[in-house]
Amino acid sequence: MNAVEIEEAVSDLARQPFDPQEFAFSFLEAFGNKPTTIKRLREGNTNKSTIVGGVLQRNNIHIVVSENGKVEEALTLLRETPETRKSKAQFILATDGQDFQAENIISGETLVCKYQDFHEYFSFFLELAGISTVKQIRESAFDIKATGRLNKLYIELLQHNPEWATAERRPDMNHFLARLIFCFFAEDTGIFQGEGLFTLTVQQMSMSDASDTHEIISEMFRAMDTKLKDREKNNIKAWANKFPYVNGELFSGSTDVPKFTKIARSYLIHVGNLDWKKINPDIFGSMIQAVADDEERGMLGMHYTSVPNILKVLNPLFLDDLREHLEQAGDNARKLLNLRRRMARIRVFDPACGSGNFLVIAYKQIREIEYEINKRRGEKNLSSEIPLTNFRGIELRDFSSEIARLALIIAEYQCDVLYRGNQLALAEFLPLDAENWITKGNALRINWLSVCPPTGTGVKLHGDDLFSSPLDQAEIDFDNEGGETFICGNPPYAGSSKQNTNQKSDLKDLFDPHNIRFKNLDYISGWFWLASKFYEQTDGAYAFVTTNSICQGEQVNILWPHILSNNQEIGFAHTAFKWSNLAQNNAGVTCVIVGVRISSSADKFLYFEDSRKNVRHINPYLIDYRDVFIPRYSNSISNLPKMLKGNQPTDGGNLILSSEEKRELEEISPDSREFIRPLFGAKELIDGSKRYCLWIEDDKLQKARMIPQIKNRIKLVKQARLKSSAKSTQNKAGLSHRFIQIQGYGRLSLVMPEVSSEKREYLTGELLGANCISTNKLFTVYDPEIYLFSVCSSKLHKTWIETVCGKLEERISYSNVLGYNTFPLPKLTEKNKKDLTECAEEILIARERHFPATIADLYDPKKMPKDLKQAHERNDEVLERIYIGRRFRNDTERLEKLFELYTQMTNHLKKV
DNA sequence: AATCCGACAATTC
DNA sequence: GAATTGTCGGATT
Repeated sequence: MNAVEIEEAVSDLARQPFDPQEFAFSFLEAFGNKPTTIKRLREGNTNKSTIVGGVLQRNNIHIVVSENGKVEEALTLLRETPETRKSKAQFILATDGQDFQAENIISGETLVCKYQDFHEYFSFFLELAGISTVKQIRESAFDIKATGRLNKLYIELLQHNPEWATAERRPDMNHFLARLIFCFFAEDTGIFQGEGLFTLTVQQMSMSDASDTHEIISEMFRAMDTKLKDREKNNIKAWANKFPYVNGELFSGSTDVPKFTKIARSYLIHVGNLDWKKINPDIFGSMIQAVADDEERGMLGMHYTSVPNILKVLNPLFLDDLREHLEQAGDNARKLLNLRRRMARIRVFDPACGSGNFLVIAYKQIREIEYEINKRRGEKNLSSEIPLTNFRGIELRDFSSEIARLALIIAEYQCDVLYRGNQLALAEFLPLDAENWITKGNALRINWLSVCPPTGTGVKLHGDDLFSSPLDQAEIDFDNEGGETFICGNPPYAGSSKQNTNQKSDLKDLFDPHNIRFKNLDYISGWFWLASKFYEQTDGAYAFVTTNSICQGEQVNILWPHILSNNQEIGFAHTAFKWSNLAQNNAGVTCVIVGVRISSSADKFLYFEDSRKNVRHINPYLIDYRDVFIPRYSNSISNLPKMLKGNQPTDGGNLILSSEEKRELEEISPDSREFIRPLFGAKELIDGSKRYCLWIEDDKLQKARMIPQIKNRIKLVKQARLKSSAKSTQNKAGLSHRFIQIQGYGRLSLVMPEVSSEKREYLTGELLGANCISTNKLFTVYDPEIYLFSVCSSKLHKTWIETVCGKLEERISYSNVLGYNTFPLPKLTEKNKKDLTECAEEILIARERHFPATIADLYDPKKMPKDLKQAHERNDEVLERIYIGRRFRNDTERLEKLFELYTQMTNHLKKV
């Protein structure tokens, strides 16, 4: 269950009459416990409570229903009962149906309320449902509630107004919902005269069968679009006249409203009765996005950026600098004024703004700084000089773009209340500014200068002007104002093979004219490209949260030379962190944050999880070293023997046999032995698991097909290949008795796993004997000299691979062309080779000594055996002496030497 | 003809 | 259920 579902279940429970017998079980059920779990508790099997009528669920909660008026005592009893502690209950809860008290034993927080109100505090208990309540989700209890209610309303309305669900009319539906949210907010904050005016009017004026609800609402909308002086002329009904003139495009256009059902009407009243003052524009938009987005429904804002992550972008991008200036200004009125003027001209532009998180947070942070300035200048009541129109965005999805605008409006109002008081906030709020700087459209198809022109005087684009040509240089007055523009955001990621045709063509149109090999780039690189272009024209800097893959492997050499050649540099970067937000199913991706600016001598910072380092330079691999771009090499620059990829089956699993399947097949048909070989991928290598494959030479095909089981498997391979979306695979359907790609086999081979854990101290290569087949999960050197094993097992090699190759999240991803072929190794003497061979043998012997321990066992960083560790140390020592005559002090030193050597060696190559 | 990558995916603890 | 850690094969060069 997600938070919205839990909220609904808890609210349902609270509405029902109190049942002392059932309460504890119903409560647990509302928090997502399965019926079987409840049943076992009810039967007492898992109920650890020793209190009469108590229910104690291990690791979770101890609940008791007390006698009337004895709640306080009951809670004390719960707290003091030894079982509570023994069963590690996190919560205790007591109620008599009147009063309700609970305590989070771990944090010490307590909850005391009336029974009928406890559903308001459902977020207090969210950990019961396995939802880790970071402080934020507690604070967004309202947003969760509102999202759930609005979702119900939205679905009900769409169901009964199917024409509103069509692609054509969805925007109207979304606009309608945005208007509703505005009204709910306005009626609870005094923007409308009279508490709950909107909801109350619906309730009182429309018939309870809902037949005219849409007309009533429509009339109110019409009023809000009509200036007071024009109302009589336009026959605004008297009861609607109580609504102020709002407009600001929010109420202009069609006042059409979908027809309501009785249920929809009651949903609307229900939502309206929530206390919308509590809306949190930071997060609300992201949650509410799920309401209208079919794809995101159920995911609940899987891809919205959490506030801490937004600040990781905004702080180093420009907020830290503003705060520093504030610090320096002290109480100097002049300096403070200058800072305020500067801030009033700062534009924040998010070209993938979703529901506006980055913009809202940026706005609120700037307002906070402005307030401090005004306080120091003794101008507390001064109205803000930060124009909302300086916060601009582009968003593809219609609903999100509506919400982004609304979120900004709400944020502005809330800031005014916070810093200037209710009265002043109200006095200046309406009518809304008619300008809307959230553009709906495809950011990769819009000229960013037209959304965010350097002068602030440019024209706004509407959705239908998307494919505009670049603005004429003459239209842009560069000397004007000199305000800065900061671009930020979390644009969409899509790996090269995961992009749809539209996304592909977006990139094609951007990159093809510049001969950039866009087909291997992640979709997000379009944003980096356009942002870099943007700053050819204007001052400022940009930073995005991005998948780490654009700072790794081959993408570095495709994308970054073009960005950094623009007299631009990476000003700050945040190294890899796992994506996470409050959604229950977090997207599986590892992110980095990269900030790019016009080259300058200002400080550069590399941020790590909980520290930052002032560095000389940040290169696109996000390390402190000068820019190096490593391309693919088809041969080793150090003249090492050719390393090939293993054999790729693409067989739908039909050429591969488990131990079990192998045994069965051999039992049924002993002749099949001839065609079965051990198969090695990374897993088999590392975990020591066993797999086998059918390996049938072309000239043995006839014989193999005599065995019915094999014949059948070959048929299944063919079927699987024909089903593939790749032409090349379909074409090989005829050769279904063998792997789709055959690189080599049957000799002694050195193999390196393609993907392996980053936790091990060394890469775990291995020597495989004859007859073994390696899959495409292993890279292979056939008939290697043994010293090569020493090289590939060294710390130097691991450091290089981990730096220049791609990654799967944080996993190390080996590559022959990017890593092995580019690995710089000094020319080895015969003596060197002999020494290294001895080291290699020592490692192999050490592994052997611990038979049958697997590689995974042996290289577990906590359990690595001493002798194996020593063998590796020795190996590193011998190899590193060849490089610099001593051991390297650390990985930084290793990398510097490797990069230096790489540069030398490849320069030499070019000369040849 | 050969390889990089995955807003991952399957398995384990 | 979250922690761990590498499959599989498409798309591209």
